[in-house]
Amino acid sequence: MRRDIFQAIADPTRRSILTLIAVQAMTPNALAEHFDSSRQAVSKHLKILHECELVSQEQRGREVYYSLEIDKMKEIDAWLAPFRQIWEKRLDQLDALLINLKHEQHEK
Amino acid sequence: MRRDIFQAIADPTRRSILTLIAVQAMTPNALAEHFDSSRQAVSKHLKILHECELVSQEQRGREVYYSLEIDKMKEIDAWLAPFRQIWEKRLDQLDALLINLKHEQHEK
DNA sequence: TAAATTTGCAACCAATCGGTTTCAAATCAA
DNA sequence: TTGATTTGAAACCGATTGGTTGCAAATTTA
Repeated sequence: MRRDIFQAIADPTRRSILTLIAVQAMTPNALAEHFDSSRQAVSKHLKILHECELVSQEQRGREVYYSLEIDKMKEIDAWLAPFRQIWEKRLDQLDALLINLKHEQHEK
Repeated sequence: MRRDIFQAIADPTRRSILTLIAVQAMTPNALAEHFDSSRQAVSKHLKILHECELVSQEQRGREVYYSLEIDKMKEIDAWLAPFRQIWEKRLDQLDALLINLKHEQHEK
């Protein structure tokens, strides 16, 4: 199965799971309470998130605690970086424009 | 059709399209040359990207130039922001740890 | 030990996805 | 005007998705 992080975060339930476990590790049962779908559905989402290493498991008795692998999230940030440069550049250009405008007003 | 940016960037071809038109506006034909799939397939990807406002169109004669809507990309960044805080915080904690270690060594 | 709880897996299903081919409309060039 | 080019839409297709139910294994509790 071809899994990548972008496909993983495409689903809104999976994005919510990531947000929830960012605060603290949770079990599938505890997570399922936050959604309308069944525990098994949540379990399948967790499997996908685990396959692309966005979450890690810790077995504790018969319970399994899932926590966020924050380093993997950085890969999304890395893809976004060049685009961020574009809007930051445009912001810089706007700044330059405003400074120019100020100068012009000063010269009046 | 339920379109959102996260579903839009889930497909690798669509991510490539965004990267290509970030440099300069391009027509569907020009874009299609960069991929193995047909022009019509690329056109369908462009339709999806347009539906969720990640790209804009500019008709010029019989050609249509597609360009990136950089502001929409910020929405991905906005979703990522709280997670970024987590890894920056952890980096801060590591910094603090290293500073502590330095102090200890100094006291020796 | 027996019953209850927690979890993951398999089988199934309707809907969606990404691709194709075909076709029609609009614009440009000869 | 006629033919070529560019584009988008429609119909179709196999694969994938996200959901369900049922079941089995492992662990905890009574």
